[in-house]
Amino acid sequence: MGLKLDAAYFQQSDVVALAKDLIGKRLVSQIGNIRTSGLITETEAYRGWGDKACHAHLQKKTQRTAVMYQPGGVAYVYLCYGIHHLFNIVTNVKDQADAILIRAIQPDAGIAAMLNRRAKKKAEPGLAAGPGNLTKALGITTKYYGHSLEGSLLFLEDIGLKPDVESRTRIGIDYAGEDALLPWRFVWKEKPCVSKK
DNA sequence: GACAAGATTCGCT
DNA sequence: GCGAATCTTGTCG
Repeated sequence: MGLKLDAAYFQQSDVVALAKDLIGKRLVSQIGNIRTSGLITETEAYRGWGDKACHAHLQKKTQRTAVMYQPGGVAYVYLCYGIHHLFNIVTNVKDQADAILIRAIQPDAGIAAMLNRRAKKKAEPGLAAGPGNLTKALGITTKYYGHSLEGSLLFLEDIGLKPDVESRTRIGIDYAGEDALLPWRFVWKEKPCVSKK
């Protein structure tokens, strides 16, 4: 078992550094009485201030982004393309709309449940790789929008790993113009990563 | 109240 | 490599 990350950890002010630090942490979900978990292998940072790719940029406050203004340590889950749930971790203090998108994990517990949720039979590298696949494997839905990461259903653990991290440009946000070029995506070296593009 | 677009994925050409 | 699937959210009338 690792050390559970608390709100103080998520309330650090540098969301980019935090996104990098999350690589190698363990993401645990205890949903439907099934415990599934995996090590985070890819993240992306989104900053509320000065980042056009963020849903809450320029202090834009809507029903969907409201939770991003909460103090760090809660989940921001939303539906994309009407099909995929995307899981983010809200960071920084109140009114700083920063968040980190978890793009991929390497499953390490509850793999059978993940296979079941994804309707697959054999374990494969892409089981929980990709923001949409990841939430499906872990059973995360919009039901967990605004859910605290200090609870027992959904949380993160530091298991003492210090992986080699590589920074890349973000993906799938071409509409953000020049901000799409920021090197705010972080991947775990020598792990199979997510990007298809 | 209607319409366009999206932090994606999968299947087919 | 390209396009469909699919529905919530935000913007406009």
